[in-house]
Amino acid sequence: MKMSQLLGLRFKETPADCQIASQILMLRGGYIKGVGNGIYSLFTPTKRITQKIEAILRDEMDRIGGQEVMFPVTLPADLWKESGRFESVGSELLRFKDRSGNDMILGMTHEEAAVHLARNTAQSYADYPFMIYQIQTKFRDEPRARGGLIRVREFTMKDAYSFHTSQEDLENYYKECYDAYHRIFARVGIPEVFAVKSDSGMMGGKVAHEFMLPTEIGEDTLVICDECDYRSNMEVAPCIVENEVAPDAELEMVSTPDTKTIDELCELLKITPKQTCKAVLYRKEIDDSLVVIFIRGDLEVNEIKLRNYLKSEIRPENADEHESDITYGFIGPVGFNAKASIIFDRSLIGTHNLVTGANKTDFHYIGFTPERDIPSPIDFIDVAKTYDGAICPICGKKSIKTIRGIEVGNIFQLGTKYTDTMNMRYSDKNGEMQTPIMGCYGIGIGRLAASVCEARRDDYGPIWPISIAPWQVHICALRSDNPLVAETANRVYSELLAKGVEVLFDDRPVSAGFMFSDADLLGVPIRITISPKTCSRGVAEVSLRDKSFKQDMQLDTLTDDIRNMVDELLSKFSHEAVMTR
RNA sequence: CGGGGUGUAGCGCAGUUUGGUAGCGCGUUUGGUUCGGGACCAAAAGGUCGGGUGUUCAAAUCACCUCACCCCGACCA
Repeated sequence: MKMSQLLGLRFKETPADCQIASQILMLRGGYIKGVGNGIYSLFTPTKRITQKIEAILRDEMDRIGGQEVMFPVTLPADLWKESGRFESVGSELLRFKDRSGNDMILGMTHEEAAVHLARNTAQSYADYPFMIYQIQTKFRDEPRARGGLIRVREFTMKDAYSFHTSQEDLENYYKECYDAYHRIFARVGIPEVFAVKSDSGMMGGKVAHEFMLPTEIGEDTLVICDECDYRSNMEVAPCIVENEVAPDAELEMVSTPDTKTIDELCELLKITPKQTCKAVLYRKEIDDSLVVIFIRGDLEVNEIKLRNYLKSEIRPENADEHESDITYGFIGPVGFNAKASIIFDRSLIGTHNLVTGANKTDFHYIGFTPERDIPSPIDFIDVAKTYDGAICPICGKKSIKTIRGIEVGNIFQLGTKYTDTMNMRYSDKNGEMQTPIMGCYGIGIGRLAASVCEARRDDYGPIWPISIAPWQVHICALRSDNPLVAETANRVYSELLAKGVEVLFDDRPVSAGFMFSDADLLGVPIRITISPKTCSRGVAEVSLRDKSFKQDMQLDTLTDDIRNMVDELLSKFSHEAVMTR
């Protein structure tokens, strides 16, 4: 490809309204162009990057026995009505009617389509297990797209669906896929991606993992242990606290006028939030009933854990629908008798001598010891958000850290949620009808490309790993009006092409600075600079975009040397290379 | 859906407070001089000021309505 023909504007001004480095660089480098909110066109460099990512995905999926298929983007709503998701999924699912007035949807994930394809096809236990996957467009009507390709409404995704005849078989395959995912991320150049346990959300099922690239701009909060391998999404991480041993004291009501918040209470009584027990109020969406959570005063409620425990969507108690029998600002577990479900968080286990509301305006109790002062045995539930310094649920040390990450892939053990509701059955060895068990496995390709850019860049542009770089070699011909430079550069270009190297050749008559800046923005790993100076010495300057190498190389052996260099760099990203890590 | 912000040339922005000829930088085109980190000189092209309604002798500027985009939150595979 000659640069003079490459469509795309590269510029040095940071576009307005951009916060994230990968978004800025991909706009400045002529990679993407916004078409609408969360909808982008891709220029050639991006298309070449995503094609390479897709090739790696196909390779790894095929190696674990996957077979590539293709589902439609547009699906009749009937399929989603079968699974129940036409109703249960919110407005992220784009619904519309066709000319006959039939309900249609744009696929945002393809469990239903996968079951549709496989049911009545795999009818015998002998047909199992199998995995089908596709690489295709998804549309999700995000409430809020952001960050360039990081979070969009329309995107290309690799989604895979496996079908099994036993939970054990699913778990074994799930592990194979888990390992394949690690290889995929290593091969696209971000081996630091790690898996965390996650909430399964609308997908259903029990076990789920997300693959996370740690980065400040990530949308997810991750919980990791400094001392062991424990890693989890904040959404599902248990919160285990160590309570200081405090001497028991008599339960006593004290006057605390106008102290409705924990901060005011601590100020008045000269205590810390840890020494209090606060009440947090939610409403269940199912029946609009009130839920009161008693939790140690310094902690917050993890709404996802609460939602999963209550098996209902929840919303924070709205200030304007207060119940008359609740003393807002002074709620406490002792003598609380309003109509509500009561939950004690695990953070209160073994606590002594706390301050808590007295259910009487302007009064609190001091000396509250839950297990002594609550008459009936307490069933402690884990609904708190964990925090830096909490106790690791695996190794038991106070070594929990929270960091941010981008979710670059996810895997779910779905169970029979879809096969059951959509009536997919097979005959087992005894001729009995059984319901297959499913797993599903997704990777968003545009997001992955943007994530690599986020993780592999400098101030001047992306530094694409050669495994996914849009081109392998970038020739900068300085002073291409010089006949010797033009002749040399053209010869190197065509020789490299003949040797199967992917080359971008900057043949434009522009200044050196301009050319180098564009090259930095395109992030091609190997750069060959040819100028009157180098030609006169019979060499070309060869450098790596990551600045780890820079050397003059003889022109007469240049193209062979470059071919070898490309092969050597590529080999580090092969399946075999990452298997041995 | 809630809060905030922005819409003016391809891109980045000024002009709006106080209504009065549509501006700047970059980019683009042409000519010339330069030439290893976004060169210089000269000339030129390029605008329904997001859209609509209204106020006014006069609207980018004021009022009302509307649309789009961005940021924070809620939500989210």
